[in-house]
Amino acid sequence: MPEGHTLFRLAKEQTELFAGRPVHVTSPQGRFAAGAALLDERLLEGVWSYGKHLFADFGPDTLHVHLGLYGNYVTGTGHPPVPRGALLMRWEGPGPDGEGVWTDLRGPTVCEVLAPEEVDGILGRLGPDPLRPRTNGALAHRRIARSRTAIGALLMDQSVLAGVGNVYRAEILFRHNVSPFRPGRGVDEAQWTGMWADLVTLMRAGVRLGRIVTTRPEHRARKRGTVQRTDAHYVYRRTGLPCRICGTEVRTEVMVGRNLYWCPVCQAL
DNA sequence: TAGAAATGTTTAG
DNA sequence: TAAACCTTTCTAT
Repeated sequence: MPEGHTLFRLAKEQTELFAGRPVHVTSPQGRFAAGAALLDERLLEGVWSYGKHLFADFGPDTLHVHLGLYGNYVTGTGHPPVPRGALLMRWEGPGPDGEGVWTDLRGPTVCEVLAPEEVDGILGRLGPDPLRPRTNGALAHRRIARSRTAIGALLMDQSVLAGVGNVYRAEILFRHNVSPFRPGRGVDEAQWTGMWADLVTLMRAGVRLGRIVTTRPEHRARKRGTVQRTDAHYVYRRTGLPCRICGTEVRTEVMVGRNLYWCPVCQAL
């Protein structure tokens, strides 16, 4: 689940449910016991995301969570379920209506309490996030334009661009007819401006829908109503299937340790 | 129903 | 480059 849109959504949800009130923080599994004890019953000011990172402000301390590949939150109202398995962290609060809300965190890569300067350190290593308001993609192009590295690799580099993962990488390249193997410096400013604007649109749609949908209605089997799972993407996870535009078989190859998908005709080098 | 693969990053070698 | 993290989703049987 977790590309930038997922974290943005979680931040909004957690702010609505828990912020402005004290939070009961526990670590049933025990591995986050010290951090939980530190934050327990403190006032949560707000939760925000940057790229794929999630930050919750508790006074001077900030809880930093990175879901990695497996991490997930499950949230509900009323009485929380009896803890089971590797439940790293649980939040319980009164909720906006006083009816009780809870959220369970399992399997994250990172769950730690940070001081302000440590938060700044993380932010300093991240490129612009298309989901953040008043953010300019030109900063990313500066890095891209002077790199010989393939654009398919640069898009996954969080210090170039924050929040884009394997699905958005494959889909944005397809939508702009750019080969993943083209060197960064072969992507001119006009082309990048278009890709950035498109990322903003697609990722905002991802926040709204709670999933990644990149196909235009005219390229789906079913043009109206809910988008079918099999219709949501142009190339991601469509190895061997015909390209929705030209019919050529979609190809796959590992690039920087991740499966890359592209149409060799629509995205010719 | 079981097994593989997965939207990601860090650490070890 | 590979392993670890250890949950969810997809696919094959």
